Amino acid sequence: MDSTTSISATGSRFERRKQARPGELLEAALALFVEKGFAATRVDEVAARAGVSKGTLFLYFSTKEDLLKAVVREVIAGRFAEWGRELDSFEGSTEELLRYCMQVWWRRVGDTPAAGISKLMLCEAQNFPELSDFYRREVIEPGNELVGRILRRGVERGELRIPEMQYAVKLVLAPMLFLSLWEHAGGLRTPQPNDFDQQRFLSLHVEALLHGWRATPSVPSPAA
Amino acid sequence: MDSTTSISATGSRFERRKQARPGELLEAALALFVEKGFAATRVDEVAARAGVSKGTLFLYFSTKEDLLKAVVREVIAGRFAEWGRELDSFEGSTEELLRYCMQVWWRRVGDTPAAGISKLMLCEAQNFPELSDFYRREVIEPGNELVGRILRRGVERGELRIPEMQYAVKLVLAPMLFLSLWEHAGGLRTPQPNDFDQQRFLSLHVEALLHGWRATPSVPSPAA
Amino acid sequence: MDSTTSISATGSRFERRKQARPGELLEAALALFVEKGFAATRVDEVAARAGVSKGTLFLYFSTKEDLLKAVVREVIAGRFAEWGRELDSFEGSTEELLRYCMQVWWRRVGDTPAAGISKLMLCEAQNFPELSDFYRREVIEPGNELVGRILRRGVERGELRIPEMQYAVKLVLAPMLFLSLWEHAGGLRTPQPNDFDQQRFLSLHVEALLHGWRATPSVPSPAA
Amino acid sequence: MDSTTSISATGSRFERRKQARPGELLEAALALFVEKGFAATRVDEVAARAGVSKGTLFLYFSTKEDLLKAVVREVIAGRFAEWGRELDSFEGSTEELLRYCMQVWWRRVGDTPAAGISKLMLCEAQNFPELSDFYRREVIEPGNELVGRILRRGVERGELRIPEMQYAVKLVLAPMLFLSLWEHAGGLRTPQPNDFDQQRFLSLHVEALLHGWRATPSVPSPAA
DNA sequence: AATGAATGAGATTTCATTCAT
DNA sequence: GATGAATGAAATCTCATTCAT
Repeated sequence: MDSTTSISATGSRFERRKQARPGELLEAALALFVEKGFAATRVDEVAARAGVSKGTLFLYFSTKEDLLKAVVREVIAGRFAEWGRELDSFEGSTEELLRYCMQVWWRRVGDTPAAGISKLMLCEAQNFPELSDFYRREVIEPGNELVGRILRRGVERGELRIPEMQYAVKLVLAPMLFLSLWEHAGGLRTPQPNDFDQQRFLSLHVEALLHGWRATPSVPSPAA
Repeated sequence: MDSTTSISATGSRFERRKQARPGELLEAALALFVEKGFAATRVDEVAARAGVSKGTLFLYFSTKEDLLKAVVREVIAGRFAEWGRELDSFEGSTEELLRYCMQVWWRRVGDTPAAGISKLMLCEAQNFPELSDFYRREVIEPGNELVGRILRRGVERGELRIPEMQYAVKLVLAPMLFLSLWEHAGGLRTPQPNDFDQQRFLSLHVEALLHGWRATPSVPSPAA
Repeated sequence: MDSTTSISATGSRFERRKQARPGELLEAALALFVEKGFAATRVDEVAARAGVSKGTLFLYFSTKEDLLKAVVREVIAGRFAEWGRELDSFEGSTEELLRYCMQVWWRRVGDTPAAGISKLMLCEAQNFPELSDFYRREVIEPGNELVGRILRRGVERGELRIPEMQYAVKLVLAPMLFLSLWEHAGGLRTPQPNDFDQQRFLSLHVEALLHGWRATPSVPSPAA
Repeated sequence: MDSTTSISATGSRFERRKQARPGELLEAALALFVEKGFAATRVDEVAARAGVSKGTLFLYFSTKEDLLKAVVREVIAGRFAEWGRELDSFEGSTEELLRYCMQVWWRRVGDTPAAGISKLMLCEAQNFPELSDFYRREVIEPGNELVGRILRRGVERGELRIPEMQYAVKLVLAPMLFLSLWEHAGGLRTPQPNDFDQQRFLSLHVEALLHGWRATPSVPSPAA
């Protein structure tokens, strides 16, 4: 019932590298869970991919579900703290901040196996309520909050005019979720050649939103 | 040991029309697959929810996977033919058409258990390539095509100016997918009270996009 | 538990033809049991081949096992009585009688689907002790007895000299069983062209045995 | 609930040599398949008889059918190579060789659980064509070939005169098959006390055949 | 700490048998 | 009598988990 995944009990996430086992297992599990889904991934496979025996896996994670939790926690860990700091220290206009955030997100998350976690959580949420709660608390709500802060910054600085903040936040996030899922949708993706540039997609979306949110649309966009 | 729902007040358990069985099973399967995912749903549960025994299910669907296929096909069947006709006979402006389509989609699909199919397919795509192909052919590509036709209509009638159609189509669809998934995300959804109106969300999104696509930004938009 | 197969309760086996159902079912069952074995034959198949529904089959035979019993009984019924009479009225030498019996057996049994019953019984004997007892009493023991009578006839008439009767009987029967089984051995039979003549095989065998049994072998074989 | 055979007196259930498992399972499967037939034997039974759990069986044999194949192969493995060599190095007359082979066969096969395989194959041939092919190639055809070689040896050395070799081979084999089957015919065997000596049966049969095949019946055999 | 053989609960699927019509 | 939809016990096979070494 209770997990054994408190790897970070004594030290930082760098200390853990000393005994690389858990890390390799988490990596393997992440890849396989994302690739095949939780139910369709056998623990033997995870162990094999990590180069250890099945028994060893259970030395570190008492349960397959426990392994999933650890994977999710690992991928998530401390991401938002970091981003929060970056946001606070950003100097430019809010428009620029928003664009910047999107591009950074794409490089650090969207274009990363970590994005598969979003899909994984979406698929497994019903089956693991406890884990869902964790993910909501640690990812979804902070994510919403982060975007909310950015938008409020724009409003407070007189740059943006956003009447219904609740919708605005989701309008910003929707295309990000879209990309996260689409990149891991396997056989569903129509074989787009390579003329689809995700960053461009995000840019176009942001620009469309900003179009309607600019406080003084007359004196156009930023700079001059 | 214990028998099924005792509807035997007036008659036997044969009273229910036999032809209805497959439908009832599909309905039960749809609900459970959407609620718990394919792997986590046991066929006994589906049968029980449909008020029949496990064996009966296999009378109509030779395999659990077969049942999934049938569910997907059932929900999809002929949806796009209908919509194509509506689109062709629409008289108003393309802006109006786009708004209309979104609202109609929400009422006929998004706000319906059928929307859960999108999520289901997203989750199970890897495991059932054949089914994925079907869904892509029958839903995703026609969906893209439909939106593409609407946008091209606007361009051809001189109402819209859309330079990069490939992105435009996905910009339109992203929030719809977002809603479909979000409504079935279970424990991931932060318990929004009732102040979130999905139709409003879709409207805001469409307006933002149209803002940038209107052919005669003469008066408004940025610069001059 | 108890069987319902006493078709011959009131009348002869000809009366039964009036309602042909049971007969058609028995015929179908014989063919399928012989072709695929008891366990691998589904009752649906039997019913289908007989042109009736599964339910109907159970109207006549309370159990699949019961059906098997009826098939065996049907094929066996009264065969030995008939043969016993033929034997008693045979006029020629015992050598001729033996040859005659073999040829007749081949035409009436060996070359008939009924021969498949031997194989069937051999295969299913362990699983149905009661049926085995029946078959032993009704077929094997009478068969041994019949051959025994023939051989004893030869001894008594001074035609044959057979020291160990118990072995002699089985020596006569072995090639008959061999043929019965071989003809129904499916994929085991090496695809002999058509240069194997079962009657010749039986003849050669009988002659070999007679060779050693003739009381006055000097005055060679028959005719002259 | 209840655990397996409590051999835990001295040690654990791991004490048994792990390599022995497949062998023990094959032994158990052979016994049960021969005793009850393939279809009527449940894999749990096999496992139980081998002193392991159901799951363990599937660790070594991926399928029940696979287990059957392995049993057949195991029993067959390399038997004919050995015999071929013996035959080549035999020094005596062909008569003696034939008698010798029969007796050896009885001791090494006929009077062994391995003889049950013949019956098993006969019964299951229809259901497992691939396995039938194997058995035909590995047992039936080599067996025929072996007997053929013996008989041809006699002919070539001027000891025997055999006009129709195809029948001759089968005449030799028929009583062997007869015994193989009869010994495993369960309830079909009339409870012969112990006055039936299989070796004697085989001898009598061989002598009868040789009677007719001897090249120089001039002096010996019947009459004088 | 690491292994991997062993386990057994649980899931899907089959099919003889029942029974309302 | 005949039907065929419905049943549910039973069988195979999977795989997370355990544990002696």
